[in-house]
Amino acid sequence: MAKETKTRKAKTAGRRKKDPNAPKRSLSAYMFFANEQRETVRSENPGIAFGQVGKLLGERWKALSAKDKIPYETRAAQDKKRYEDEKASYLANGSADFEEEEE
DNA sequence: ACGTTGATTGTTCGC
DNA sequence: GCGAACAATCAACGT
Repeated sequence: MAKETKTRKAKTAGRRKKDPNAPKRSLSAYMFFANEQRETVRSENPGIAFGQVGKLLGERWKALSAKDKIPYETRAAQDKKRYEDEKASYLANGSADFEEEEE
């Protein structure tokens, strides 16, 4: 399987890119985890380079127990809900007969 | 219905 | 401002 690990861009057909409101996505647990760890990791490793932090961060992330990730997963789930709202509006407008541009 | 894929999210650092 | 490793994600499309 080819898993592109570098800014995977549209290529096949570009599906969601056609979204009128484009409700983006939500953050992942890692995003929240990074938000907290970034301070800790950098604090523990003064002058650490992104390459090291990034990798170290990933390792630490998995080093956590499922329950340890809870707070992050919880936030992720919350953010997802935020996305749901966007999607809701996006669908609402998309399903609506009239397309209005809020301006 | 199930599977694949693509798009996105945020951090750090350098230039 | 963006790109790239790091991980998650997950929703829509495809078959």
